[in-house]
Amino acid sequence: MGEHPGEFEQIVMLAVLRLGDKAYGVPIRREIEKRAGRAVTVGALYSTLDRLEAKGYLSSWFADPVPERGGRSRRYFRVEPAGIEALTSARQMFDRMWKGVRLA
Amino acid sequence: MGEHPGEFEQIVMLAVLRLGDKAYGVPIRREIEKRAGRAVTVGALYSTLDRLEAKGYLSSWFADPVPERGGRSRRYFRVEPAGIEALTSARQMFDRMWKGVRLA
DNA sequence: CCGCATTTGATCTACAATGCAGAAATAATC
DNA sequence: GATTATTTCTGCATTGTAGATCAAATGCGG
Repeated sequence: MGEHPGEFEQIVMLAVLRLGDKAYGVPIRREIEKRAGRAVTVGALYSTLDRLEAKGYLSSWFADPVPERGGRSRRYFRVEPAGIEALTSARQMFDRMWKGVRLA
Repeated sequence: MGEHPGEFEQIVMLAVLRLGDKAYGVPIRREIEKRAGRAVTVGALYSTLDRLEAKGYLSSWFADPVPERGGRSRRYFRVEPAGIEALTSARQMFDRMWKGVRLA
């Protein structure tokens, strides 16, 4: 069982958090590319989302399709309490590791 | 080629940085267990150190053995500029991702 | 209107990189 | 030779990444 969330997993959860009720695949991906400044392939994103859900860090559900071109039904995501907890403890851990470190 | 350093890799580099000229296997491990609050097996640590060195983020050299019981020669580590750069850019990226995120 | 190109979105498959564990090896002192 | 400190080795688990494929909706030419 994975204890610590990996770096990319954290990034994904943060993007979901920020997007709130607009968090589904496409915007999540855009958000990460914009904020984190790194390219994200669809495959990388969804497999990570699936793994996070399997761990209970995220939950997801399908919404009714929207009446737009290509308006297939979207899978929305929400960060669960366990995910919040994992995020904040990872952050605190990094703060402790950085504290007092002077760069060369 | 690994582009982004993983989470544990960052932790290890931070421990090496903090320890300065006292950074070899045993204290690095102790430092991580103490600050990060998580158990670290020897294997996990050295394989990570090796990978970081292979990427040019760390360098290492062997010092003369110390005159102590079991005083085998120690392998010391130093964080290279590329490592510093990787650390700071990872941190900035996380800051951007966290910025403005409200929990629950 | 029928059928197909187009669009948005999600899933699948395969592989690479990183994380983790514990046993074994090495070299020194007692 | 037993003990101690330290590093190396081997194997497997988890996480990261890529790109092709599948799915379902609308738009449009005929």
